[in-house]
Amino acid sequence: MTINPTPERLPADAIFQILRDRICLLDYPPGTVLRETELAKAFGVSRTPIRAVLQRLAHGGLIESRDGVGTIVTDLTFDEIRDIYRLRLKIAELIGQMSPRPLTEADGDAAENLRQRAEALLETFDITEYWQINHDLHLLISGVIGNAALGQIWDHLYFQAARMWYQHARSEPKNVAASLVAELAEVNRAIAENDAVALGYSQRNYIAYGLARLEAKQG
Amino acid sequence: MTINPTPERLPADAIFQILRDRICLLDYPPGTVLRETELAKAFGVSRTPIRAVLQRLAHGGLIESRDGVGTIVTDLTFDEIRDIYRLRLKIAELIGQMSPRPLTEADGDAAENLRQRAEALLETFDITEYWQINHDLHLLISGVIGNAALGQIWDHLYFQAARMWYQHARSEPKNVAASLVAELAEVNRAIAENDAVALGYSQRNYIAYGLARLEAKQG
DNA sequence: ATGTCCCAAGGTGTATACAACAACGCCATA
DNA sequence: TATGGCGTTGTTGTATACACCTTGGGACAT
Repeated sequence: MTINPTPERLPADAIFQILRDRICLLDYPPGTVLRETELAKAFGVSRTPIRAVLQRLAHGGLIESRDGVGTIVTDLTFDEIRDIYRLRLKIAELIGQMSPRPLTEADGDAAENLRQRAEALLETFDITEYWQINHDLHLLISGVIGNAALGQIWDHLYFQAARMWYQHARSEPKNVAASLVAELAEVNRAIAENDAVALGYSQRNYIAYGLARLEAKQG
Repeated sequence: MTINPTPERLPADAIFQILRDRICLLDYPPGTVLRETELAKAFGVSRTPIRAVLQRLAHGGLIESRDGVGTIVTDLTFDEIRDIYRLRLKIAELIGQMSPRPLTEADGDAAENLRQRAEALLETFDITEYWQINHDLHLLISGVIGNAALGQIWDHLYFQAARMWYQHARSEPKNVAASLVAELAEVNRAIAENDAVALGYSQRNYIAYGLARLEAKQG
């Protein structure tokens, strides 16, 4: 794997994000065993903060610790993935309804910036950049959600679904890049119109399109 | 407080449920500081498993740990409570839609049993029994939810909202007991009709009624 | 050859000592 | 009297040694 130029002592939050991203980007594919001692040495800390991070990841459904065996990256069945996607469809519809904060010009600028980055992917696709753009878009949307509890759920489901989607993205980079550009065009329009409800529904739609692709491949 | 006849060594899950229930039942009111050492001694374990439990509770939004200060039971503003309730309204509507499992006669028996227990509360109200009935009803509904991710969210939001509701229940025991009986009648009917959608909407309705009571009191 | 038992190895779970941090009171000083 | 600095105290965060659990392989009996 050789993803370890980090012998320095990192805070717990940073370690959490790194491990979460590695799982979502399939650097740690489902079934991978993560040994606490190994991670502790890699991040230059003891097992204690590592265990705290792993507990957070376990709560997020990304890993599972089994006594005497190891800490294993979860392997969701397609039925479970579909459940998560169907739920995300419904949650997305709520974004515009649950007291969103007003959209600003800064949101528009950020979205336009993302669109340009996405267009660059049409020529040369890079999975990490694709991840970053999606991640930034997700943060943008999260920032619009006024209802804190809804925001947490939105986050939760995003990271649970991410893995399956990036697996698909690797196999069809051209299509997913084009889809992302189109999605960001819709996002831009909704923001320009200051229409948070439209923003939510555009998310709903592109989640639905994604689910359709996954089901087509699975079937 | 004197809620400690448990010097025996309990598994982590049991400790989690006990602390969660104490917070929800306001044995630990908002603002209470929970000292890890104290809890460890009370449950006959070391700080380590206590910390694991507290991290779970923190993730559930019930407590907050601050370095050098203590672990404090969260004090939600009414705006946050309202956000949670409004979200629960929407989530309840999904229960019947997201592939629920078929309702059985055992479900009907369980609901009828709960209704009888609730009716007993009309004569002599007991907050702990009221909690237990609500809890068992919640478990019954959770069991109907086929979508695992939805079930988790349903759980999460229930325990976040519970505190505010039990505070209200203490101040108006007669009204809430009558409302619970009526709710269970609706639940019974929905189960008898084998109509999971109706079950979800009945939950939605009684959450809405509850929110209306809270807003009336707050205003 | 095969099935069973047992032990060794390596993992997570637990206990405990120590470090780091925040709040509070006290005292010196302007 | 007001105020700023500092040490004390109590808390959470971290490191580490140890206990317990699970798994796999090898020896032994059949």
